[in-house]
Amino acid sequence: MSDLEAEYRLDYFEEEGFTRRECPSCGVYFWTRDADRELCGEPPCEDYSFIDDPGFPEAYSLTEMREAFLSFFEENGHERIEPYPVAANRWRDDVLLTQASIYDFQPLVTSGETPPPANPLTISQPCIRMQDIDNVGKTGRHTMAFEMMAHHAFNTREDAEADYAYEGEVYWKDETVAYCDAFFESMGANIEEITYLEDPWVGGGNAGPAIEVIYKGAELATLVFMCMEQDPDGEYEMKDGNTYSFMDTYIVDTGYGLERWTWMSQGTATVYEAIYPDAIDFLKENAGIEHTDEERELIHRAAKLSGRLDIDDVDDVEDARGEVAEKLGVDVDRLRELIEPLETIYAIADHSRTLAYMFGDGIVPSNVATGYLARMVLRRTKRLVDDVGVDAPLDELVDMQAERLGYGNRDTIREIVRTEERKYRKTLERGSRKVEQLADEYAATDDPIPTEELLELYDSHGIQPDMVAEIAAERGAVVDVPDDFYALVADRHERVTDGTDAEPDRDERLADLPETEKLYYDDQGRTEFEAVVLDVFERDEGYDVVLDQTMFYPEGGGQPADRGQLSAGETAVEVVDVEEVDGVVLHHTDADPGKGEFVRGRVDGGRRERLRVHHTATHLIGHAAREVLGGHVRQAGAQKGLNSSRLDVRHYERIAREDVREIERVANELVRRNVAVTQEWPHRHEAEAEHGFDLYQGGVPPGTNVRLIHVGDVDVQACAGTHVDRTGDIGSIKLLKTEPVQDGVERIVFAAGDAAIEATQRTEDALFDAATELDVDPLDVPEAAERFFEEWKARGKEIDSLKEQLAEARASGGADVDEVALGDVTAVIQRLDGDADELRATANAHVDDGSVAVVGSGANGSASFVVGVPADVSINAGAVVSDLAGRVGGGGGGPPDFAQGGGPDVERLDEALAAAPDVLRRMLEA
RNA sequence: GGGCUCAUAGCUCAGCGGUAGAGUGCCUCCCUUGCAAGGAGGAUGCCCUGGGUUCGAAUCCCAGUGAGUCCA
Repeated sequence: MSDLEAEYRLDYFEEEGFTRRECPSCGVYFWTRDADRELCGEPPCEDYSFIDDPGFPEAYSLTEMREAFLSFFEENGHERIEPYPVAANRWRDDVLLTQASIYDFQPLVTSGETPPPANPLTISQPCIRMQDIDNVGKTGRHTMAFEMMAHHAFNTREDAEADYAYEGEVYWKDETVAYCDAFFESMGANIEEITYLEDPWVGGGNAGPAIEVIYKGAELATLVFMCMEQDPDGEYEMKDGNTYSFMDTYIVDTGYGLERWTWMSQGTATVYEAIYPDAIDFLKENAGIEHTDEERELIHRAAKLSGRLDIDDVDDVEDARGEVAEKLGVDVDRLRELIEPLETIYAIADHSRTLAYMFGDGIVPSNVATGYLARMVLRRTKRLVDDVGVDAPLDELVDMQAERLGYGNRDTIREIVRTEERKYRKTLERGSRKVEQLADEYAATDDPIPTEELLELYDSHGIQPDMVAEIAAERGAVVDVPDDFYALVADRHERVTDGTDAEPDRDERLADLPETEKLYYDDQGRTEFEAVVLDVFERDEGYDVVLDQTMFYPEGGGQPADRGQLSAGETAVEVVDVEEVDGVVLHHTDADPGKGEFVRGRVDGGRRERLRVHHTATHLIGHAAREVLGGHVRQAGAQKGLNSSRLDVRHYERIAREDVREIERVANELVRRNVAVTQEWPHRHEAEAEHGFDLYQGGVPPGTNVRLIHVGDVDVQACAGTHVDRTGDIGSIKLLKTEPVQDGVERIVFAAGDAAIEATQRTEDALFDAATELDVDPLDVPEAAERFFEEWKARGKEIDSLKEQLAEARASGGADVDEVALGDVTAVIQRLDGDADELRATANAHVDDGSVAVVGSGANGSASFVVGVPADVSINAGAVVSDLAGRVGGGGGGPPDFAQGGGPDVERLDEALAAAPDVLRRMLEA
């Protein structure tokens, strides 16, 4: 196996007089201008040396630093690119959040399928890394939200065989390192102090040599040279244990942490004080945190020390605090008391910024994907705010950050935060009640609350174990939270196994066929065309026919495939399905039209028309929903049909009835305006620059050009479906219902065109039928229904009370009553064929008179008994019923004073009743 | 996308095969007239919907609907 040492021997290092050394402390190889340097410079080998002694002559704010970086690279031939959303799952499905600038260009650009927006380019990309969430605020340097400043260059090997969307080399390693040096110099840094550490990079199936750039103890940049891909036969084994080989594209991927650079320029004790001083001042004041000069001095010295410690997980933080206290010569508890509130405030500032990024980018809280992450961050922030006693509402804290970041949808962001906060409060209230109950239960028994209960509370009700412990303590119950609590939670989910669906094999047969020419985009209303059969493949059922050109629309974008016929001369074959594979359209037919034949195709026009109408209507409803509900509304899925279609949209609460009406109104308004629906195929970068990422409601398509569908000047989307020419062709749109698909996603079901009329007729038919049944005017149905329902309930009550009266009347001497003396008491044996309520009421009436009651009924096709026993009589009613019911082939039971039972043999009911006196006597004697 | 939990009086919940309950709120009366007052009486339920098991289902099983929650 080769290693990558040679990859780091740059001409630039040679020319600039660098030397390569091995750090005696950690063993890493690094390059430096300072021939006397021993150590690599990175903690823990060396400490931070910029705290209270900034690394650059001038102090920069975040904004100033971002501008300094971007304009430096702009001046050096890079094009400045606007940042991408933080929700990376909007253009890729392998990750949820943008964690680095290179994420913007994966996978389509890095693979060479799609050209980069500029080459070379520079960008400052907002990123969110949830991995560090527990450290935020505590270490002085971790943030969950950050901006990665970067410059990228996309290169293709000269000898590459395949075609790529970019060609040749822009620049590679030497220039990248030279730029880095030059940028440091432009900031006024002493470049003698910089060290370049060899640190190969691996990630996401790619790998390459990489360099960490260390200045005054801080890692300020990482220069990654992505040039290898995972390959079982590769000759390089990387640190993940896999082997890699070089690929045709090679990409400069750099990352300069905006926050780190800003911090370096200011030399404050923690990064937080450098990047959002205003938010921290506000929070401190709001939480009422004040310090004496002596305390301030102590905190500053502690922060300096803890910033230098190597702490990468929370367990270490407590150890580190002890260490710091010792060095400062203060009591660790005093230190904790001083520092913890500050740590909380730092975390709140960072989390608020994270939330502003998330909601600003249109993420809606939910129980899945990015929405779930947003919910977790919000809840955590809420807890921190409550812990430290900040009484500013959460939506205001997030809004402060949103304002600073310049988002235009601040009102929606606030509304989302408020809604989500309200939901969380309800969860907490629900949880508290549950825990209080549980705590009381276990406080009485002196047993600790079992771990199983804790797991249940957390897993099913979202209640953190520390909250359980807190409430339990107030109520005098004991809780032991196991150290491996969260591992136990994970175990509960362990059983879940899913078979990973295998990638379907690529169809080799299609490799030599040309892409099918798609006529359906030329005239979306045409249904007839002529074509040549290029090839026919047999399949399990029927055939796949490939034509040189087609009018048939294949399944895609939630639009079902066209149907129709292909005819050659006298013979015609039915097209039952159509799909597209690698640009080749396969017509699934019931018979073989013959390879090489000249065919006439006819698309089922009625079907096509309905699909076109529904597809354009989908765009209108998406637009109307955005207008009515807010700009965050985004498509989460769609399916067109012939009779109705559905559009799933992201929204943070149930869609109110009045909003449904308003969406319907706005959509139909557009229909009435009869605006033109047009298509165009611009270069994707032009399209993105003009319309932004909201173009891709249904996913990001590959390729250099994208097809855009414009509805007048109100809506534009990248879309491959077939549409009507003018909105008026839709006729009308009827929203049928909305339903929640999952938290944060609402499904809007609607019908358009003829289907809208039909749907309305169906609803009307139902109403008219109901009206006929109630014998009222259709418009009076709700009122009549309510009246009937009320009346029905009143009658139920009246019947109950009449049954009581009837029972009393019967008990006081009706027919079919046998009285039997049982020693001191009388037993009443009675048959009355009524329902269970009547039997019970009658039995009760007898018992009230002081008699034992045995009441039987043969109504409703089965025999049933009720036995009642006055309190002072020692007969077990349950046992009596059990005996009697056995005689009719059934069973029964109940408490000793009142029991019920029965069986299927009605004809033996009288026989059983006749035996009742004997049974009672036996019971009395027993 | 998967797992789990829940659905009973206006509200909060108990009941978990055998006559639907408590607290609170509501109505009436009494006692007091001060600050979630005390006493007596009363009304209020398609026990989420549909199917199944059973002599009998609020209760057990299945499906649906709605709410909540954890994980990727």
